[in-house]
Amino acid sequence: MVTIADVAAAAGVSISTVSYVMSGKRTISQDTRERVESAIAKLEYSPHASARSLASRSTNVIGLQAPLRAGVDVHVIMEIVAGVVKEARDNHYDILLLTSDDADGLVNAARGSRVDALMVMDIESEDPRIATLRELSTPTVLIGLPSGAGDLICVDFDFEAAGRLAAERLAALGHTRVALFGAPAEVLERHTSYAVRLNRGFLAACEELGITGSVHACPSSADAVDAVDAVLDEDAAITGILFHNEAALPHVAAHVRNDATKRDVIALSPLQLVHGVAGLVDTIEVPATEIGAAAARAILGALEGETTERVRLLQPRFSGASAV
Amino acid sequence: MVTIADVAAAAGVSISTVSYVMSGKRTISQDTRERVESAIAKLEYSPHASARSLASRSTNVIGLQAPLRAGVDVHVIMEIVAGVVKEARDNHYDILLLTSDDADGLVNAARGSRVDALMVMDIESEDPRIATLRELSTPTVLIGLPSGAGDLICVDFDFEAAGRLAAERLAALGHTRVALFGAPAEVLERHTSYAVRLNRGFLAACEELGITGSVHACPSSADAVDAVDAVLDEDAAITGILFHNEAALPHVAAHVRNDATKRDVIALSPLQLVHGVAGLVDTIEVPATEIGAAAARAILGALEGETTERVRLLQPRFSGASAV
DNA sequence: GTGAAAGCGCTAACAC
DNA sequence: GTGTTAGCGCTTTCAC
Repeated sequence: MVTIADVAAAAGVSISTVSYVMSGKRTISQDTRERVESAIAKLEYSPHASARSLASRSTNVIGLQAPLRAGVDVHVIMEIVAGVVKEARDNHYDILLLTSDDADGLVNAARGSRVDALMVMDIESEDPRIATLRELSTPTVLIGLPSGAGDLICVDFDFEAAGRLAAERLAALGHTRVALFGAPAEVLERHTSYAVRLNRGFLAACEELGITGSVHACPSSADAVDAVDAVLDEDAAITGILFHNEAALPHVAAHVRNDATKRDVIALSPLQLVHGVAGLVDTIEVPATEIGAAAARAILGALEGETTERVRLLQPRFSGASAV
Repeated sequence: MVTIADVAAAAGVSISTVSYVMSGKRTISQDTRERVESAIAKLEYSPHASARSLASRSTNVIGLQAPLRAGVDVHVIMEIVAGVVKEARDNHYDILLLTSDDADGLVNAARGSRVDALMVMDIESEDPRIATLRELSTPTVLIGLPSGAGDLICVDFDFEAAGRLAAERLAALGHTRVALFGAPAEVLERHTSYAVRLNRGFLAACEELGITGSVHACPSSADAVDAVDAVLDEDAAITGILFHNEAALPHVAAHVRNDATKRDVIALSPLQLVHGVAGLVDTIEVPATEIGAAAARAILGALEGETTERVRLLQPRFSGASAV
């Protein structure tokens, strides 16, 4: 293993000089800098991460608690994580995947100085982790928007606005009886933040618009077809649909295409997943990668001591992607 | 921040005693142990991870390079990662998500002592990372089976055997013209390990069985329907199908169900994803979680100095899940 | 513009 | 069964 002492010896300088060349916290003569840098390159030196964080009291690692729970759409999760990872990498931060779903995992990572900051996904409206996080002093960003977040930073897509937007569009298309098919039952039962907000926005807008709206859980499998049919059979007056379940969409879309009745379906989904899906009036994009990137930027900003907005919600818009 | 010295003072012992209580590497009197443990609990002490790894020369972190590349099925990836994470957590290891797709990311993590071991996914048959990994001296496990792995540990599902198994089943069902619809074109073009092996097993078995087999790329979107139709239109004699594209399956299955022609379709997929999908003769399970867990066990074993088998391939079998 | 040296919080000899 | 202490490889004062 090559250490800073090896580099210093090879360059004929002291170890502190090597350190300062790397950090740029001191002015170094052109000559010295070049000798040190070529020694680093020649020896393939890479500083020992633990030694560095012990001395500098910072790890350049962000702890990420990503959901491996039932019901959440893995594709969306992965896109968000990809956004986080890319933004973190570009700023020389690594991501530590926390291997526990509860508050303990977060506390341990923070207490053991494993991470500089925490990022928590799959937030519920009344999330039990929040109380713990608030008294942790470790900078934290939630991807979601729970109640009682205190001054924890929150970043997410504005699902409430998306619900309103969809309702308005359906109303404008002339529908007076509309339905939202959304997350599977287990996600709703947990009061997952995004589902709660989507429902709220959709129903509130329906009421304001004077149309009848309803929300329904939707399984994330082929069973979705039967679930949707059951609802539509019972209330055939439903002609406008907002569909927010990425995994179920392919099943249902293929079904709808073969359906005689003429209904308007709006999808709420990352664009990539609706590609080629037939029978949609339009799509509201869930900008998953951008959510992750925004969350990462927020936490990096906080680590730099920036005081930014505490809540950042990405605004919805129609993509115009009305397939086939 | 509470340190080991605080605990030692509170318990009235030396810091080494505290350390030994935690590691169990020394016999401690019942009395002392209790005093130390209650001091730890009372102070909510958690050892500084970097200090520990600097002194112990091990991080208890496994670096994971997971693919964020085009074409790979995120659902399968996530399940594998979940398997890795669970197994790692149960053995007190954390997972560092490497934020770069290339060999450099691996080298940096290893050189900087950020990780004790590396796990690499999305392996290509002739993977450019392998040469680098082989001379790295950091224990490494590949999820895949490339050529020239040297003594790098390889863990994966036996896709070649799965291809054979499916061909045999289709032949037994009386089909003489069979097709494999598999990964999207970009995955095949990279010569991704699993796709190459699946194709090889399928075609080899067909030849041995004296039936005609062909393999076809399949887009992972709704476009899959058209792609499949194009092939079947051109060669209507194809009556047996092996389908290995989780994202496309819902689209195609719904389509097949409405298809007049009677074809037998075998799916190769995690069981969860075929739930409720109609029209399948049978399913060969891709045990994604188990792949991840096996990979984790392999790397943990290697870190303990165990000498296990260098290649471990999980064997395929039919699940009997012939839906609807 | 550069060096020397005191820690950072822990582990693991080495003592008794 | 327990304590003392020399590092682990860095960052960052302090000194010149």
